This record gives sequence, C-alpha cells and structure tokens, in this order.
Amino acid sequence: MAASKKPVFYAEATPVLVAIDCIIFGFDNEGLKLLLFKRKVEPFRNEWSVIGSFVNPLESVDAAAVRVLEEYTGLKSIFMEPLGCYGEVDRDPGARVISQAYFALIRLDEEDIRTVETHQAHWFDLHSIPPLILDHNRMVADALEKLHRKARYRPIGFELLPQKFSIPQLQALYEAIYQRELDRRNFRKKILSMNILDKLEEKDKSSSRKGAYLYRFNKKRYGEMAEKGFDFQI
Amino acid sequence: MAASKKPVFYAEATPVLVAIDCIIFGFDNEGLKLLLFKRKVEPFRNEWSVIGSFVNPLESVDAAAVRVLEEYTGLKSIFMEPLGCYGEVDRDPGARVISQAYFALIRLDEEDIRTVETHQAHWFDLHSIPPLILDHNRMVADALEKLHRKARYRPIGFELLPQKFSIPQLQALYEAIYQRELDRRNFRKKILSMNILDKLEEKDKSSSRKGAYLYRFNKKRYGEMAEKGFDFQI
DNA sequence: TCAAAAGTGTTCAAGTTACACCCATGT
DNA sequence: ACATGGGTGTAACTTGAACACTTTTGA
Repeated sequence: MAASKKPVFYAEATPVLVAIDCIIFGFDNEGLKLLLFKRKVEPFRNEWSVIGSFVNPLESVDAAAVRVLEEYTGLKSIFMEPLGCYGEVDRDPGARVISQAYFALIRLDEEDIRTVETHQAHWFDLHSIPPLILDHNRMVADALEKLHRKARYRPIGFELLPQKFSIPQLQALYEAIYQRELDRRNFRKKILSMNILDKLEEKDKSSSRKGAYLYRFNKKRYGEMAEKGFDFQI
Repeated sequence: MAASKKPVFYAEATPVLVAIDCIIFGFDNEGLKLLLFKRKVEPFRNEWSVIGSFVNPLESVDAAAVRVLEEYTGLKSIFMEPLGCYGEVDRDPGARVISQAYFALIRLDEEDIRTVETHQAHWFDLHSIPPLILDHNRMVADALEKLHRKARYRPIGFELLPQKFSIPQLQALYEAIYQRELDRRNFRKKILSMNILDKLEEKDKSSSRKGAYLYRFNKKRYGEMAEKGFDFQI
C-alpha cells in the first residue's frame, strides 16, 4: 500500500526511518520524576528507554507523538512540545533512524495513568536515571535543560500539578525544578501579584494541620494578559 | 550502495524523505533581512523558498544543514540552530517529506558571501516577504519568533554584526529585532554594565562626523560569566 | 499545649525608567 | 558656525531580596 504512493519527484533522494521519542516528566510532591519503559523490540530489548515509535506514512510527526503518548499513558491531552531532532548517522545501530524528540508533562493525580503495569514502565527519580539505550540519556538531559529554561518564563509548571493546588505545592514544584530553595513569602507575593491564580474556598489538609488554600491556574486570564505583553517570570 | 545497508531491524517501518531547510537572517543597519532563493527543482521550480536539501544517508541532519549553508553562502562557520520539525503529511505535494528547519544568522559584512548571483538569491526586507512554497512562510514566522525570544536572553545579536561594531549599531540591531525604539542612554548603560564588550581605539566614522567607538564582543568572558550564572538580558 | 506547616509586612538594595545637555567633527 | 549623531549623569520609581512573628489545628 505504501509502495503505491511512490514519490513522483525527488527520485534521487534516499528515504530514511523517522521516529518520535517522548520524554515524560511528572511531579509528586517529592520531586520530579521521569517515566521510562522497558523496550519491547530488538535491538536492546528489555533495556530502559523513553517511549517512542516510528512515524507512520499517513500521520504527521506531531500526531505520532500524540498517538504514542495516549497508547502508553491512556491520557489524551497531555502537555507536549517538540524538543529537537536527533539525527546522527549511527545513533541507532538497527538502522538509519532520525528521531524527533518531544517533552511532555503529566499530572500524576490523573486517575487513569495505565502505564506502569501494562508497559513495564517506571517513574524514576531524576537523580537515579539508569543508563538508557541509544542517545536517550542525552535526550533526557536536553529535556531537563529545556524544562529549566522554560519553566522560568512560561506557566508550564501548572501542567505538572493537579487542577487544584496550594501555593506551598506550587513552590515545592519550582524548588524541584530549579533545585534550590525559594523564600516562602517572596514566592507567594510574586505568584499572587501576577493575578493568574483563582483562590478557592477549599483547603488541602494533606500536608499540614492548618491546611493550605487551594488555587486554580486561570489559563484564560493568563492568555489575555500574555496577548497584551504580560511576561510570566518566576 | 545505500541499498546494501538495509535495515536488519525495524522491517515493519516505512522510510520517508527527510529534508533540512535553513531560514537565514542578516542585518545591514537598515533592518533585518531574510535570504531567499529561487527554487531549482520541480515541483514549484522558480518560486521563492528558503534553501534546503535532502539529508543524505551518510550525513547527520546537522551536517546536512552545515553543508547546505556553505554550498549557498560560501561561509563555513555560520551561527545556526535547530528551529523545529515540520512533519505534516501533505506539506509537500512532491512526496512525504519531513523537514527539519534551522535558523541561521549571517554577518552581512563577510566578504565572501557568494550567494546572491550564483544561486538566484535575494535579501528581502522582513516586511516584504513574498509568498513562499510549501510551509516556508510558516517556518519564517516561527524563526522570527524564535529570534525575538532568543535575542532577549542570549547574546546572539552579535552574530549579525561585524566583529567590530559601535554601540549605536548594536542598538539599531535590537531596535530592528524588537521593532521598537530604545533609550540611547539606558541601552548603553545596560550593555556596558554587563562587561562583555571590549572597547577598541578605533572609531566608526561611517554614520556620523564625530564617529562612534568600536567594540568587540568578548565571547570568552561571556562564556565564563555564563558558567557562573550570569544572565544576559536586554 | 505543642509541633508543624500556613500565612502575612516591612525595610533595604538594586535595577529600570525617564529625561536634557555638552561634545566632536566635516562641510 | 552649524548640523549631525555620539556621549554622559541623575532623580524617581519599581522590583527583588532578606528577614520574624502570628495563626491554625490535630494529636
């Protein structure tokens, strides 16, 4: 079937395999986590890797990433963006494979993450990532760097938290991302002054006797302000 | 030859064509410019496009970009970085082609830019970019956005200026990038306070009777400071 | 009643903005 | 001598950093 759709142009060019790989981060109040899988195919079967797939002839590269994320996590709308192209000639001994990597952020509270048992997956602490196949360790390092850079200027942190979260929770997330402590008072002041959080009546009592008020990220308001030149920065 | 290196794994996957495209910016004291070319091959022969090429089986994707840039400009070490992957199924009616785009910055004072006559190339003002083939207009828009974002936090502006440049020249560049005027005194104060420019004895008399002192970007010093956490921001 | 985390305000330093005048030189 | 762009300083304001005490409540 694919053979029937031969290029009528570009006859001199050589096709290669194109894959996508997804670097998936999560956050569980202890720290940042990375989702890894035991590879199912040769070469390197049963070694740890990020998830990936070849791009099918009739799907866009982005669509392949979305497909794979849903296949492995059961989640349909995950925050995801392109990380970069990994195109060294010999990066995969199995064939010439060019990979487009994506990085994705997941809320660990989502009930229906069905990864772990079904796909021999495991959430790894960022400080104890095992050796991965191919250039996947490099991809992870690049993804982390992107997360660091990006979290500072874009409100992507909320993608890692439940819809309702407390300020201390949010702060813990940023502390995990930046790997350093932040001042409680200044953090709260800054994030609240942006006027992009809606305070709820509820409290989260899971981590203190007093309980911490829950907030919700107001994406709409943020979008409007961003249009007008507002710069998120934390 | 390529045929002899058939994949021993991944037999079920379908190879596709992979191309690279380069979005090239320049700056000539009047404003930002974009380098475009008349396409040499069908389909869309003779229409305007950014330059590109298919990735050869024995070269990395990055290497393909470097090769193409040199082929068309004669310049070997151009500032260049990946822009993103363009992977829609039908983006190229000639075949299924996935393209990795790069964005590149060129010093227009380099003597040996041999593009223009040899390859039917033209430097376009950013405000009068013609319709381009395929998704190239989108690529250009994305590249511009990246330039905006990146120029603010990384010293990439210097890649667009001659090795020796005056402060007013540098300011004109940033004004061109941001599309707004900046205060002379504050701009100078800020950039000089970073301590990454070396003042030279020479003056540039090309744009005023008095002449403006020339400076050089001290890349080494910047690198050292960046290691220690210094944040370029302008 | 106490332990443990949540919540709150002020002061000081640093950085950013706004703004006006003199300088050097070629014509 | 004058027109043109280059160069400089200061005051008001805004922002970020540092820092300590009170509140709530379950055990």
